[in-house]
Amino acid sequence: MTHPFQKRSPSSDDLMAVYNRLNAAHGPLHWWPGESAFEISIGAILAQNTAWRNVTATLRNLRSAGIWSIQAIHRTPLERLAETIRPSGYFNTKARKLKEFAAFITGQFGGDLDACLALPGHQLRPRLLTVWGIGEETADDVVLYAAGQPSFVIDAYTRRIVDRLGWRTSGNRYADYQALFHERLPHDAALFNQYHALLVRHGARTCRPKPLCERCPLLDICPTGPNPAEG
DNA sequence: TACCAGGTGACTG
DNA sequence: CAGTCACATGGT
Repeated sequence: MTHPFQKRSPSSDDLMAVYNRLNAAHGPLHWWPGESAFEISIGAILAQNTAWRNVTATLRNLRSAGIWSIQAIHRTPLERLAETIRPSGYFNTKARKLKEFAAFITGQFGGDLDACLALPGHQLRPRLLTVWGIGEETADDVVLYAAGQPSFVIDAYTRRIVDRLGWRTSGNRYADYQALFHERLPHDAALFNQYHALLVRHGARTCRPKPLCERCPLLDICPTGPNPAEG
């Protein structure tokens, strides 16, 4: 049991300094990996707590099975859908989630995904949250990466990096972490897109569960340091 | 071999 | 409201 460092509320400049460091290290990342709004939306569901590698295999399966539209998901039997998405893990649960999403778009937007995504973000997000299987992160993935509207995505990487940087949040909920970014950054979709992409890259390659601090571009401004007190 | 990966909903005290 | 659990495949 070592001393935990004192957390503090970061400034806008602190957030931009981290962004600029990571951006200099990695350059533009062109997120989300996926071409269409459809691919991005179902990819967001399939990626829940799952390695992205497994999602790409699943997207290939769906495409080659001809299950590549809201309508196709809507009419495909649950069991067949589940079998097709097996590589993404939680395949029974996720098959239901895909069906719920397709039923939502079909029932409330006549099957027109683009019509749904055309809603302003402050209306789109709560509508998405009514769908069984779409939680806050998945909703924000769709709002930011499929609809192109600024809603900052909070995932496990983001939480870990924020915690290690010693950035204090008002609580431990999704909204508390999101507020940290929303209150300090201009609400710009391109900025939110690239910032989150950088956090994912940094969290996956460097700020791992066992951090590789010797290669970290944030080392001199990170209180956790090369010998993390609490992991 | 455990652990981890771009979470969510159900349930409990 | 905060904590715990099930859900599941594939890579290291």
